[in-house]
Amino acid sequence: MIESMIDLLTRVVLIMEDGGSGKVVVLVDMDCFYVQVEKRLHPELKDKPCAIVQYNKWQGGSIIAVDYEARKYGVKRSLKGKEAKEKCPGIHLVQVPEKRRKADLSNYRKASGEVMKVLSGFTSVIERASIDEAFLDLTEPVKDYINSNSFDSLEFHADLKSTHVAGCNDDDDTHKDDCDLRISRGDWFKSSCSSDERVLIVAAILVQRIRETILNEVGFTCSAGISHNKMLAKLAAGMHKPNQQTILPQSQVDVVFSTTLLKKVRHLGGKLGEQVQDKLKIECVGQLQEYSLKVLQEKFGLKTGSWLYELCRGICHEKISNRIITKSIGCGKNFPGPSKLKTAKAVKYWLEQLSRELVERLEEDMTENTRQAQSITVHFLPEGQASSVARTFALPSYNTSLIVNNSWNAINKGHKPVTNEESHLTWTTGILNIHLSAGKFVQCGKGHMKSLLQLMSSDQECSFVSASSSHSSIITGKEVTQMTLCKEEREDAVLTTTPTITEQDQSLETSSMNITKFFTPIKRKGSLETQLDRNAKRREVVLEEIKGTLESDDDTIIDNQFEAVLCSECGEEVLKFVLEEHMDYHFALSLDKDSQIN
DNA sequence: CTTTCTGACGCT
DNA sequence: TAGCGTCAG
Repeated sequence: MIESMIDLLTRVVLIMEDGGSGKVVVLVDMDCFYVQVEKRLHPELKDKPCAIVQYNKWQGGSIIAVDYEARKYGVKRSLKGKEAKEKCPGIHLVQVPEKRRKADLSNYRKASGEVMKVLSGFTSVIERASIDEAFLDLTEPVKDYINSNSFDSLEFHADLKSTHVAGCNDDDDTHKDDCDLRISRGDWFKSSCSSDERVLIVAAILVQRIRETILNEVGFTCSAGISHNKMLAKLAAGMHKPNQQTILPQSQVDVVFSTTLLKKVRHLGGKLGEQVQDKLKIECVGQLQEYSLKVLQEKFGLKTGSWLYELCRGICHEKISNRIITKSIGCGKNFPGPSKLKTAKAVKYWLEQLSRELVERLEEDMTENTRQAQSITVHFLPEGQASSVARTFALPSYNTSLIVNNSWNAINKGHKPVTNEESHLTWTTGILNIHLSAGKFVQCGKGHMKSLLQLMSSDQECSFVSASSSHSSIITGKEVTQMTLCKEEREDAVLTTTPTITEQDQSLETSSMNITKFFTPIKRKGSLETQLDRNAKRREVVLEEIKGTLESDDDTIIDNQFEAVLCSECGEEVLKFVLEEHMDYHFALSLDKDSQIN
């Protein structure tokens, strides 16, 4: 009973020509994006078969992008450079830039940002779906366009040669003519087109302009799918590439789906798609229509079942989020087989490299997007384990050593060494992958926070502030004096890059909060002895030194000196009285780092 | 002896 | 929520 009612309701919705969404959704997909970025950089490569490889020592590196010329020879992603050369001897293999001995994709991220910026000029609703794809909601722009243009004078003569309508077989000249005719004839708009198709044709005109603008302003071609929801737009975009666009009207859904393989549909390219295929013994999306909602839900669960039920009818409710910047920033590296990390030293080295890249990118992100990540997750894959382990920790400031140490602690915890002797620290099983990811972004305060946080987050300038002898007093009650000093120092530094003095003047309270954050007092609940357990040996030595140095045996002074703070540089507990020395160490380290060539 | 390196999101 | 799993390119 309920089942048949739902079926009935769904059929009612389907009477509406656009599947009920009432929206115009476009997917813009850059053509072999990394290749285009490299060709823009090296124009001599234009018109030559080309692929992008990461690394090249082993088998000529891994291919991560292939242009359409090289695809003709069977070159594809995931082949090795060597294999590509065999299939296409004339291919040009461009290596991804390397920094700190790892692949550096920042060129492509920057180019992606250029594209997103252009897209922002056309509609306010854009979802960055990946580095080279974005969904656009063109519903409003299309309405505006229709309202501000008479249909008769509409750009029917607009060059829509690169526009296709899904369901028309381009290899079949008759059908192709039909499609082109409908688009190019002036009267089609009034008579021979459903309202659904009209808005999509108008959208196609806009998308044509968008694509031209991308080409003119940033020099990249792209393909696009034009439909009523994300699923259809994505499917359509893949139908004609490169440098073309495809309309997929609701009226063509059944025709198209009757031959569209399940795995070609978004979210069905993996295990679920295979399950559906196996359980129902079907190959194409359209065949799903033969199953009732009830059956689909019994076989695949309530949510997935109803999702499939609607999906095969061209309906998809996935929301378009309005976001053109990422929610997380991460970097990682594989250490396969022979290169697996077997020593603490090796792990620490790579944590250092990854952390440095991450901090560099986080700082750029803060400048561009006035936001700050609040947490880091470290993923690592121990040899022999099926899946990687993830551990998350707080990120109070953008600081390489803090990330390295917290990550190291996380890895070391679940991964015991064979021997305790540091220099011979060796694991029975190696580490095959490490990944660092920063997330939980919060917006920086209005205006003044930005420059302040920029200053505070910089490794070098951070050392400049905290390497002074004033830091421990922040905890002991000299905040005002010390903060004033810090503030003056900051202004000296900030003014060289930030001319707005007024913003700095507002920042006393804020800066107090942030600088205090640098050294977080550790909550104590146990005795002195229990507090010493972690670094007992080192601290016992320290204790003897203090007792020898101090004239009195006043325990309170000693206790006070044993109050610890969390060093913002390395995340470790540091006793107050060695804090100065400790920060000098970091300062020296930062100078040393700066003198190194990356 | 090896698809790399990303990123989003769902499930529990 | 944190951590794991899936999907995509």
